[in-house]
Amino acid sequence: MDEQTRLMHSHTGVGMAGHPGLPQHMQEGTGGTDGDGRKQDIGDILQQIMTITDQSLDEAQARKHALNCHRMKPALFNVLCEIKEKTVLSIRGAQEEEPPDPQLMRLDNMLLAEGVSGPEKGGGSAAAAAAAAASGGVGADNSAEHSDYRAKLTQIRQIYHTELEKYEQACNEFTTHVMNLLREQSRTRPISPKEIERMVNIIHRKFSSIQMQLKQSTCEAVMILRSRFLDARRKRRNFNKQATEILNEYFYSHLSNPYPSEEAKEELAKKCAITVAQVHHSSDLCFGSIIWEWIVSNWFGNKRIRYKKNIGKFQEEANMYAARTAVNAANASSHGSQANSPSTPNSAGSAGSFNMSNSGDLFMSVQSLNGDSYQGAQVGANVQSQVDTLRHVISQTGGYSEGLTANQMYSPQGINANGGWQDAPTPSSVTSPTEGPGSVHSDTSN
DNA sequence: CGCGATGATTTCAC
DNA sequence: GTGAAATCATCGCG
Repeated sequence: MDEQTRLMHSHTGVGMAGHPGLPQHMQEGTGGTDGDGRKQDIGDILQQIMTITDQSLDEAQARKHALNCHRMKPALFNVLCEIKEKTVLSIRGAQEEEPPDPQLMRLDNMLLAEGVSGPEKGGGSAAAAAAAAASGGVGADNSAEHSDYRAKLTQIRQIYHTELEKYEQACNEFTTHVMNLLREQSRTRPISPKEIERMVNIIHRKFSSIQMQLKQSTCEAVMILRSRFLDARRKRRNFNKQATEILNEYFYSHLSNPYPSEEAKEELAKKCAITVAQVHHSSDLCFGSIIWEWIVSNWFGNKRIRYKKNIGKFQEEANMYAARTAVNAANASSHGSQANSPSTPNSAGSAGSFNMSNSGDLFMSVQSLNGDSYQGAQVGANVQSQVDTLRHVISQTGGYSEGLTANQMYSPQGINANGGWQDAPTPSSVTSPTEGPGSVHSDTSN
């Protein structure tokens, strides 16, 4: 029988009698000055702890209780907590800084943009707006086409939210469970509130990483869905007639400067019923706002280049729109003003034409902001457009015999002599003998 | 299926 | 960054 066993046996009863489980010198609060005594006490405690499993449950409970109730316990607890804090936790604390994960932010943004994690339902506000716009404006076909997509998106959204909620709930449950556990344990081992808090953080981090996975797969799902339904970047869809007409109308009424301003583009996008839905269907990058002008820009880019390439081909179209706009203009401004002075087809010149048309753009956007009827905006379009169209009409009526001649008659006015939008970078190619481009070099005197 | 029309993208110059 | 020009890819019609 070694000494420890002997000690244990001898002390067990005594300890229980006084303040059970704790050495006598601590009970006295005097502090053991003799090393032997302290060593004995420690050994005693260790023995008690080690034998605790051998004891009956009641016995163990009683001992536990006794330990908890000991008056030195809080102090001891604090000291131990402190020590623990300084050793173990400080190591862990170093890596506690939580930088806002850019990846997570990206995912969040995307989910938000896709309307998955957005405020309210219906497959996302963007899609909803698209649907609304589509039904109101151009494409009933679009809304029909997208309903499937939207349904699927809603499905994804629902799953996402359900899962998210589930995770949230599980996280909370687990957290409270762990917290309770730790609190309970803190009665018997040194666990500071700070540590509990830390543990909670760790749990949350774990769960948020799970959430991130959820978000990631949701994003993937949306991407796949999108690529299947909407993406098809090159899968173009012709604009409907109305949209084309509106764009054409603007184009031909701003022939001298067919570069719509941002505002004008936006207005065109809206008014001309190039709906959000169309925007979505035709672009894969961002559901955001920029695209509105984007499509219009595309259209104008194509239009400019193709018009310029072959003016003859667009002659008829130009006439039509010019006439139409002219009629509108005439109706609108019966008094005419200087718009009715088409006697100076060339007089506008480069600078003049630019300025005028710019003001025209501005005017139009203002118009459409105030009065909202599309007709009104068109009619009130601007002075320059009237000038343009009237000039056009006049030049047409003046001498329209055949495509080429018409071009030559036509070119100088709308397109202007110099500084216009056409005769820019490649004069040589532009002045090629045949057709449209040839007209550009504007030597009307010939 | 061929072909022109046309929307979108890429390339290039400024 | 913006627009022109070239090019791609699809649509729609005969």
